[in-house]
Amino acid sequence: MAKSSSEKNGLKKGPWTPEEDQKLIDYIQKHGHGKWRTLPKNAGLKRCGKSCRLRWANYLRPDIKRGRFSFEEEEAIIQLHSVLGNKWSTIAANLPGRTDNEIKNYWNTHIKKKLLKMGIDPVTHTPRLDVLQLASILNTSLYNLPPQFNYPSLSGIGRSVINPSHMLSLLTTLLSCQNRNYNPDVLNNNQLSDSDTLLQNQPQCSQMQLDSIQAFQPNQPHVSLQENHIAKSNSNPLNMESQVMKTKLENHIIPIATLFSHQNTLPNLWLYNSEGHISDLPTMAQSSSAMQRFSSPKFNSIYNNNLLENQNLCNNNEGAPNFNLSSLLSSTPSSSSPISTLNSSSSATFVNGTTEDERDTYGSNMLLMYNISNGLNDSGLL
DNA sequence: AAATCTCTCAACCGCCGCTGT
DNA sequence: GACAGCGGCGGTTGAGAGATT
Repeated sequence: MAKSSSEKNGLKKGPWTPEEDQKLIDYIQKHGHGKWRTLPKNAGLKRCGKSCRLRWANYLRPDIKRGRFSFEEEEAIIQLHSVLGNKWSTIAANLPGRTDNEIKNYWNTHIKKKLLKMGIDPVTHTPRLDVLQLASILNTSLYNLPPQFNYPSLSGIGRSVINPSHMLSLLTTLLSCQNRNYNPDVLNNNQLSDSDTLLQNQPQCSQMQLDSIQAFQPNQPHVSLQENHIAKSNSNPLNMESQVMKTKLENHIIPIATLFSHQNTLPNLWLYNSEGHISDLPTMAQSSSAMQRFSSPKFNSIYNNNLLENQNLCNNNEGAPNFNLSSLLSSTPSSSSPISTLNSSSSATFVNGTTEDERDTYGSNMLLMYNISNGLNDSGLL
């Protein structure tokens, strides 16, 4: 009769029992570890040496820290991963009490998802290309809309294509379209709720915006601005603007969304300020806080301790991302580093799908790192 | 309450690099 | 230089727990 798969070659596999753990601990306390190949036999264990080593290294070692990862640990993992890639053992060497296996698991089950949700590629630590492409295509497409779809610039000079907050709204709506396998009926009834929620958090529309919005209404007879003003006073401007958004979505955005239907996800990325209002992108940029970690003394220390090894890794380009270590090592941020251009004044919190407790500050900084806000003029418009 | 789905993480597997012969 | 043995690493798996339907 064949032995079960967990006992081939007379060696046990699978979960360790408390008795086995005790045997291993007793032996290593007495004789120390090493010579893993012969250790199990000497310790009276029916396990392979590899299994013993892993059990000791990942679970039984006395200096192992248990419990949830702290905020600082999580930030350290993200930073180290951005420099080292999947060098879990090297990352673990910088996190006392944590094992490479534990960090790897935490990365795969928590951090990776969080970064993806924020539209950041967890491999490259850059904004996902599909998101940037989508933003670019959206902007181009919207810029080429018929004139009645364009917002007037708040400054009154030139024209702007879309309110930046609305751009975020559209991106999220697209995400919803993708996730729900877009159905126009569903959109009509449900999808706009995102936009409406957004709009309710917006400051009141300017007079010029309201005029334009009213003028944009499809299938409506042209009305004079005076008539328009009277009409506006009797209607909800937010609903009117939603109509514009709805029309844009139906006629121009959804076809674009279908182009991306093969993609998995897009970021659900809202940034609210302390009053609970969605921030304009320039405000978002100014509110970055987490990137200061890159120049903190604590992380300078970590990086200094591993400078030579890491630099070799990067220089040899052995799987490590191409990264300017000198910018990380500088305690005084240099102007050439994208990271160093961040400041850290106000507090901003990502919501929508995440909680404050999740401490998602990475995304806002990424927006600035890649100059997403550069496409905005002083009015915060594209 | 039961069934199903999702998530977590300990453990395994295969590969690689180092060292000794 | 070729080979074998070993330790270490990173990717993957699957059982169990918890959440959801």
